[in-house]
Amino acid sequence: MPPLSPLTILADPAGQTPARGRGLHKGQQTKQAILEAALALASQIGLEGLSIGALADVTHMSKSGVFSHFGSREELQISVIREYYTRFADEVFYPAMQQPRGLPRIKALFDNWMQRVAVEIQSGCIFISGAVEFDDRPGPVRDALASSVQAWLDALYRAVVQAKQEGHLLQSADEEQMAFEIHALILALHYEARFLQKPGSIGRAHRSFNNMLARYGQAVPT
Amino acid sequence: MPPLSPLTILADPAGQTPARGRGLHKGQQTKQAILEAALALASQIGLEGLSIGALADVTHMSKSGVFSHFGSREELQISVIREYYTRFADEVFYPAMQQPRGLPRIKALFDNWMQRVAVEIQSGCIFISGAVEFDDRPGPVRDALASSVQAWLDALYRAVVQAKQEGHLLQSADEEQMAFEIHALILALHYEARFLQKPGSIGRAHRSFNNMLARYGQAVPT
DNA sequence: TGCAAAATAGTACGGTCGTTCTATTTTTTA
DNA sequence: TAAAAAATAGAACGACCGTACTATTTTGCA
Repeated sequence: MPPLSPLTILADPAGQTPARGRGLHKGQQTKQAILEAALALASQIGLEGLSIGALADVTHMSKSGVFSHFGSREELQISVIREYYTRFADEVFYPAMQQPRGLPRIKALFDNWMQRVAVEIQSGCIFISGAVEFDDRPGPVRDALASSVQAWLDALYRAVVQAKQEGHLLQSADEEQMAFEIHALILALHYEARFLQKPGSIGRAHRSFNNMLARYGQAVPT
Repeated sequence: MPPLSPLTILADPAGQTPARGRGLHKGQQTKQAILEAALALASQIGLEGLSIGALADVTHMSKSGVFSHFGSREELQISVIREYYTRFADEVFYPAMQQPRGLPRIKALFDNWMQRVAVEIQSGCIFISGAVEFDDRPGPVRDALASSVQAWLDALYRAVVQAKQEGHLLQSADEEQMAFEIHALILALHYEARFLQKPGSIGRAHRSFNNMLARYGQAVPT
């Protein structure tokens, strides 16, 4: 994991490392296996649909065996959110940070995001399903979810601001507006492709993004 | 209700009218009351969260009393979808059809839609929450939901096509693209306002729409 | 007004849920 | 290798779910 970044927000509070030495204790590695299964299950049927019984079946364990690793369903859900967030950052955010500030980085962020969403058209996205499930259900799960999404959207916004600072965008370009519209494209893609199963959605989202760049972008001399 | 329109897709299969005469039979009017409560409940906590027990509490009836009106939970959910769809059409679609074809009608469709979403930031939207809940859960509920949404999006698309035919849009304007982007704005507004509780979202969506019109629209001579 | 029919209530059943408590097994460590 | 600790299993709980079945009440009509 990269050393430090604004995306590092959700720390595992327990901060447990295996007492000492290298290899994970047995418990930790089955916990990781459970988490893996939980992530897949929650992506498909949502954080609310995530049941300990179903998880026990999938992992070939007893209900109490699964349960004891988390102590509560809520803690399990939060663990899943943290895991999802970490993978999202590793897959979308950090690779894009290799690109130079400005338009290249924005493009990389969007491309990586799109690539992930393209997969999630089949598997589902926790940031989207979770948003609906915890719309008006206050509590720690909602908090974990909202702060994760917000951290990512903030990173996207910062990339847009930097692009304008670098002179890659028109002076008239509104950074908040642009970030909002990028997010909008992703949401619409997910909706139309996953729920409505409308073909060509990925191309449509890409085209909208390119048009957006042409609209906000500073014409490059050459 | 308006006589006929492409929006008229989901007919109540039973087609029940009160045996004869004017007033609704007792059963019909309590069914309507239940449906009202179910609509509110489903908007808030989703179609999946809709439970007959909770509905019985709210309506001060017995579980079986509520149940007998629908025969199954699925039928109840479908009834809610139909009811929601009808109201959506009455509130958003039909009033906008009063406007002349072309840009005025598109603007009216969007404005009415926005007005409704502004309320749904508090109450929730079944078309959005339902999409997530029934992403990959085939069956009659999903079908009812998807065909309702599709009927509305088709209507929106037709309005865009007409606008181009009327010469209100640039020749280069892609109708599918424009409809996609309008839908995207609404989804992002709902996400950012209802889940993230980000202030100013309504203004942001409106601004994006105006920019979109300026981009796709044919400059009007005068 | 009385009778049939419709509407509503009451009860019970099987199922799943998260969680608790107590055994048992496995792993780690001294 | 034996004892301590951790991990897992098993059984039981109360709660809620949708649904079926049987009373009971209310309604509408002749």
